[in-house]
Amino acid sequence: MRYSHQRETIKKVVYGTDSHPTAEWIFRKTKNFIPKISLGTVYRNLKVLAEMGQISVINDDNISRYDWNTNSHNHLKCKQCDSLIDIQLVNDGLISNIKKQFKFDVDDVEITIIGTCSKHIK
Amino acid sequence: MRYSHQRETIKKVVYGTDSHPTAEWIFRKTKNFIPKISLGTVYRNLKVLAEMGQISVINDDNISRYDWNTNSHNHLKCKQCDSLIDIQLVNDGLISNIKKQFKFDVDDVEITIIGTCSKHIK
DNA sequence: ACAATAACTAGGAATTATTACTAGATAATA
DNA sequence: TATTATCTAGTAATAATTCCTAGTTATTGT
Repeated sequence: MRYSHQRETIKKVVYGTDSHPTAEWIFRKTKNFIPKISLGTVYRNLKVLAEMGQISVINDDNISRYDWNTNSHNHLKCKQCDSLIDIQLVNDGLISNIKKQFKFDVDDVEITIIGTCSKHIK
Repeated sequence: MRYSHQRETIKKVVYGTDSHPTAEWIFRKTKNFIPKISLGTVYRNLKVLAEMGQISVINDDNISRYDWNTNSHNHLKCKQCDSLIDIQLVNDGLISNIKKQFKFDVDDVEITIIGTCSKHIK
């Protein structure tokens, strides 16, 4: 893996937001630093960054969003504004229970709470 | 909403499997009954069936899969064979906790356990 | 039973998100 | 500084899904 200015810039952009941005958003932001960067480069580097475990990928309504937070965590998803908010739920025992109950080797537990965030509760 | 043979057949196909099929799979199956059905018709009707609450949509790795089970439930997802298995986890108190802790109105809790199913544990 | 009509379909074009390809550019190395 | 393997920009290709339209069909009132 060779150093690349493009990749480092993309990484900084992802690390600079909590908004769980899309590839398109990251592309536009990165253009501010590297005007001639191409969308393909953004996609390719997001993929390698994810493979290296430096960012994580969230699957939201059939489009990929990216997150600097690679620790296992959960999300609140607001239906009104489409925002994703990081939360940390404790699921003590869940993993070992599932292993026993279903003979299923757990790698990760994805929990997304769908609803309405405080900004949009009337 | 008018009766349509196509929609009823699509619905029966979805209700006839536990495999959480894709639109493409449903299209191929439905063709056995209505050879001239078009993929657009399948997509359109899956969407209206979901809007009517008669099926649910699962977002899996950026493609939509469909489920006759509209009750809130959870999934085990096997990395090896891509299968989704229905499970029912109890999350007592989780919803009310989240409401208090984050001022967030919860509609649904999506939990997917990623890992390896019994068939593929060596 | 029949006509009127609003909703539905097939087929294909369009759109969106993403990946693949390739000639030229660039970081690493000796 | 020459070599070379990896990377990029630009563009073409692909995949999933939605949109569009002329023709078809279920429904309703007569």
